[in-house]
Amino acid sequence: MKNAAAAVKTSLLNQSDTRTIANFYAVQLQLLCREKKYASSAFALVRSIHGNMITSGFRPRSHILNRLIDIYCKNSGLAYAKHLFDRIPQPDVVARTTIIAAYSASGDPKLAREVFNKTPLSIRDTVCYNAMITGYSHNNDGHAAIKLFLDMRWKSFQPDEYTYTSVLAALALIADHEMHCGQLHCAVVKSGMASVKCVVNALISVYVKCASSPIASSVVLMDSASKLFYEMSERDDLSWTTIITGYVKNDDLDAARKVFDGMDEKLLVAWNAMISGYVHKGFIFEALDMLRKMHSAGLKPDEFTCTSILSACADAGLFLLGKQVHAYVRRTEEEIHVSVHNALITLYWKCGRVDEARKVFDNLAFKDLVSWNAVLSAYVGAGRINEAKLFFDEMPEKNSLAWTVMISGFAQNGKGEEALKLFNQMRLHGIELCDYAFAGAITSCAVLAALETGCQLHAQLIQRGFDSSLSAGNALITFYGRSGVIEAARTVFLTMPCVDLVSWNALIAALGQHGYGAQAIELFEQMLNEHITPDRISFLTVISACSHAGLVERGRHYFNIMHSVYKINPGEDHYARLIDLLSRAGRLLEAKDVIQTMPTKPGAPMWEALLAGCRTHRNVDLGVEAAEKLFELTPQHDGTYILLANTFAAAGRWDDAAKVRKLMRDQGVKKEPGCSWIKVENTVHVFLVDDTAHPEIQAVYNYLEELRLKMRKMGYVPDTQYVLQDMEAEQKEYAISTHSEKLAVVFGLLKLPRGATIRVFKNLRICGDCHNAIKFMSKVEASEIIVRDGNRFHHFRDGECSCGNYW
DNA sequence: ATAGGGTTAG
Repeated sequence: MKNAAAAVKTSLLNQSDTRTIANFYAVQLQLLCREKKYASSAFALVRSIHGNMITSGFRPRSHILNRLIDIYCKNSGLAYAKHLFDRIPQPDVVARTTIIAAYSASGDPKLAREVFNKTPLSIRDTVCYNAMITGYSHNNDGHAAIKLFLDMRWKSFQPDEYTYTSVLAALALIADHEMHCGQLHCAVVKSGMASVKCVVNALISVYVKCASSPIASSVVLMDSASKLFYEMSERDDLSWTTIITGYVKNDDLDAARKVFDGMDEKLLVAWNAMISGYVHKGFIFEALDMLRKMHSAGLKPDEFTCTSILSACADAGLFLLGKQVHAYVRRTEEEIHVSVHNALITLYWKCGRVDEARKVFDNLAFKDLVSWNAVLSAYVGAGRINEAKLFFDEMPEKNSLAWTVMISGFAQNGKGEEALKLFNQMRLHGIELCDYAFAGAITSCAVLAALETGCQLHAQLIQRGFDSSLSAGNALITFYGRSGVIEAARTVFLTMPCVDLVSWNALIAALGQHGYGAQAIELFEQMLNEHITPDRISFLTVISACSHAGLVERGRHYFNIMHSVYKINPGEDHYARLIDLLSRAGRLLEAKDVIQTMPTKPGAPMWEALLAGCRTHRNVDLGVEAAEKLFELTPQHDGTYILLANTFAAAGRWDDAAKVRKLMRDQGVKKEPGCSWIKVENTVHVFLVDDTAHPEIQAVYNYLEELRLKMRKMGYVPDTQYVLQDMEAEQKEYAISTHSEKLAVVFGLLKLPRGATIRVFKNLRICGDCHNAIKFMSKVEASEIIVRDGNRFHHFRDGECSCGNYW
């Protein structure tokens, strides 16, 4: 860019040097055209040249106009290009082809097709067809591209090597196994193009892309690609890079390296491909080693190299190294490419400097969509969800990724309703839904425990063919797991074409959370047998599975091997799980011992786990000790009061329990929302309060308010579990939580009269509750349970389940 | 005027 820009600038100053004005403009534009690299200054230069034309009253002829349109298209001036094009009375095929390519590049093949359709057959040519076919394949519509290719043949236009390369690219979008590739290969041979270099390159590229399909055997396909490569009589730069990147993309860095080492003159692109391969694999030091070797080979890192290295630094948390790369770029480059800036933004926020990331963004003269998305991810990644939403609303243009980041940001921060609302808006705006968007929406359903909505999304996912998506699959496992539909979670896991660590962790968690501790452990062991290395999340889930299943020794074992075998330092959360494991099993002194000997200062979660154990095992003294620590650490936390009061209540010390409640009120501690009330006669009504607008629920609300007032008069602070125990004494009214896990606990605690009916009125809630309902049916000795979800109901009687509609 | 390789946002 630099040279062309300088030349144009000089020629702008020396207008007198040029013979005719038209020639002068033509030269300027040609200079700009030569540099195809996209840069921020190019746009400003076209604007100024175009501006000069207008002010000097120059009326460009078609070839200059076409060139102007072309440059606008390539330098983010689509709107100007469109404006110019629309004012041409009878645009020639060159102008049309330019604008077709531009519309396609901007992601709008429909608009491109309109122009294409309006192009009379008499002026259409092969190039015009090529542009449209490429447009389709760039927009992932392989079928449309092939259809147009057939149409072209039908209308007797002669395809050339450009046509073949484009059509092969389109076919690569659809082909996904050996058979397809073989057929294609035959077709190319039949077409007589099999000796044309660029067509062979495209064919190699098809093999490579096919190899990364989850259902193909990548080794076989890569072998075919490599055979083609070595059989070529003459290889160009592209042939080399295609095969190298092919190996890189198919996770065979050694093979890639072998080909790379065989290159006489190593191209910058090839170096970059190797470096990015190492970066993606997390081999940061190999990547840096390559950078050094490349440097000694006399090649200067370009923006591709730098962005790769910066992104490696961001992932590895190598902030200082990243800064050095930045300093290097600043020293050597006159104009820093926007992608380098974007990688820098990511470096900052991933190293915990969100505000600095924002500052980099604010100072950018030229921002693209990726820059905006990087800042959006920064806010989301830091959990600063409100700022993220404000930023999201400010965005001048949002692509599917921006929507997706925002949706999953809401979901991950517990704002399921906002997430689903946004997902619907995304639909209404006609933004193309990708698998990640579905993953975000399904995660919100997991958060909201909205089983029905989640199932609908699952159906739509299958309809759209996203069911092979890793991220969507993982979201589904988590969703079904949280909803208690373990079989569905398992089915998703088993039918996924490929799974990763997240999938394993999600299924282990699902099993562990719902009382299938032994199965969770079995799965964890199976994962180890398949040589998949567990991460810190895996240990969190497997230890808590042990905890729920009461498998203390097994849990301790996992805690120990985490560091001794897998070199993962246990974090606070792991200690909290270990203490929970011991406390639940009643080994309270051991738990206390762990707290006192752990390497860091024990935080609130450890003491809370101990206190919960004290409540269950009725150890008042130790409970009080733990509670005192908690009052110091988190004085305003309602959970401590509730747990302590329960500890007293469990030990039958009702007066002390009442004192704790009074203390809580005196300290001005507010209880968190999320629980509702039930009334027991012979029937238990469980009203879940998510949908307060529902008339039935509203009526109950009023009743509950009355109840609360009454209780306050009696000196109680109404709350979830300890009120339950108090009320139990009266055998009349119960408090209950809406949370499915707590609901299970409460069902377990209730001592209902034999033969009682439990009616669970639910809205927006889950079958997980049904699942718990069945599980605890024996405990509550109820003969039937009716779970209602809006108009639907599930009816359990004597272990049988039926469901239907209420009206 | 059209194709084809390397980068950055989840």
